[in-house]
Formats: sequence, structure tokens, C-alpha cells
Amino acid sequence: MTRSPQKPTASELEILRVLWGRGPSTVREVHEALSEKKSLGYTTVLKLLQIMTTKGTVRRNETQRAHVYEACLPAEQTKRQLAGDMLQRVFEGSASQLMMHALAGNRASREEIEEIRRLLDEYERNRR
Amino acid sequence: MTRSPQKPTASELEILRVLWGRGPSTVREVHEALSEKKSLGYTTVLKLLQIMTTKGTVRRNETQRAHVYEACLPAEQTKRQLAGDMLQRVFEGSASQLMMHALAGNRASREEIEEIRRLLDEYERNRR
DNA sequence: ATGCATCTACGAAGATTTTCGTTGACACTA
DNA sequence: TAGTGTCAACGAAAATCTTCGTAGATGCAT
Repeated sequence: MTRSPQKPTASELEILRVLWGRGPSTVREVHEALSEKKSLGYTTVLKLLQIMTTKGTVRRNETQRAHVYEACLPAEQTKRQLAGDMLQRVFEGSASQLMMHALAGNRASREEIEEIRRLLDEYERNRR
Repeated sequence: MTRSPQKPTASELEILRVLWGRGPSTVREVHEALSEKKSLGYTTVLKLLQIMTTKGTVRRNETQRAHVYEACLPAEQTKRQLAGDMLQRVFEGSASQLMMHALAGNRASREEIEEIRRLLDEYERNRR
């Protein structure tokens, strides 16, 4: 029985983003990365990583004195899960609605719109 | 000082969706609507609505014995806020990334893709 | 070896969310 | 008017999330 991937909390996501960006990291490294944005105690980060380990969100290598943590799932997969979850919970599965609401309020650049069109083409090509 | 709209929790969102769909409703009506999907006590819904009232998420009309609740903000605004929040927290502001991750795993119909293209055109037209 | 710095483990407090049970008010009906 | 059903208010338990202090182990430098 495989554990279904559970949705990371807000704090867990912040940590995951550091791990995805830096690759396997020690508590200190994660803590320093997060400290640039917000103040947070070292042991808070440690505790979070320990909890995430028990949840199976991250795994750690304990061969060094300072354990090295890494995300179990690739960023792509977790992001897909988060986006899919919101798609269902908020937009009843309508991707067009999700997109329009995401664009509203955060005016996207012309390049961004072009990029979306390009990706849509690609998506359709791969679909058939 | 206006209270910044705070992000509804998962349960609160379920209730908001009922209110958006039905319009102003009593606790009983909301409870019955939710019961179709999941089992939930009547007083649980009542309590949630009371909490949401103190938070300013909903307001109520108390002229009837059974108070009538309604969402303070229109669905559009809250959805925009939720989508925008995820856009920043997970996708660093990249709408194209959000889009593609939402589509992956929830294969969208050809019509859905067309709809997105149509809305993109419209969005660009209104932007300039 | 002694002391300082760094690390993990543990526990726990406080906040928030989710869930209901109980109580007393109110209203309809037989 | 006595009984039955519905309603809001209140409090509180349970679960989860967020945060950090303290203790004990480990390694390095003097």
C-alpha cells in the first residue's frame, strides 16, 4: 500500500522550494535560505524537516553529522498535485477559469501570454 | 483601516461554494447541500458559519428565526485571490507554469483548450 | 583534557481548524 | 397548554500546524 502524497502545508512548501532550488541540503542551509525572506528559528526549521521526514515528504542522509535532507518527490509532481487540487476545489475542474483568475490582478506580460499559447500548442500536439 | 481579505480554509471554501451557488441560505440549506457530498453535523455547519461571520467572510440577516447567510465577497474576487496566492507561493508568479501544471494530469478536452485560447485573445484585447 | 560551537532529539506551548454535544429559546400543533 | 421539532449560542474536545527552548551528543581548537 503506497502512501498517497499528501498536500504540504504552507511552511512545508517553503522548505520544499528551498530543497528543490538548492538540491539536498542541511538544516543550516535551509534555515539560511529561508532567513533571507523571514525570521525563523533554527530549531523551527529542524523540527519541520523532522516532521516532514516522518510524513515521507523528505528523506535524509544521516552519514554526515549534519543530516542532509532532500525532497522525496520532484517539484513538478508536487506542483501538479497542488494545481490540480485547486483546480478541483475552487474551479470545479475548469482550467480556463483557473487561468483567467490567475491572470486577473497579476497583469501578465505579453511574453507570458505568448508562452502560454506556445505551451498550449505543445500540449495539444502531445495529446493526440 | 480595511480588513485585508483572508484566505478561506478548506471547510470555509466548501461553504462559500454553496453560498455562491445558491445565494443567501440558512444553515439548514447549507447543511443539506453539503450533506450530498459528505457527512457533516448540522451544528458543525452552524459553527463554521458563525466563525465566518466573526471573520467577516459572510454576513447574516437575522430578521427571520433561521438566520440567512451570504458571502461578503463575490466568488470572482475570492477565486482570484486564491489563484493569485498559489501563483505566487508555488509558481513564483509564472502563469504559464501554473497553467501547464493544472492541465497535466487532468487531461483537458479539446474544447477546454479552445476556450483558453479564446479567453487569452480576449484578455489581450482588453489589456492594451 | 577543557571549553566552545554545532547538531539532533524531545517535548511542549500556543494558534488554528474541524467537529459536535448540550442547553435554552422559540414556534407550531393537537 | 403540553408536547414536539427547529434554531442559535456556547463551550469544548480533538486534530493539526507553527514555533521554539532545553538537553545531550559530537567534533574541533586550544
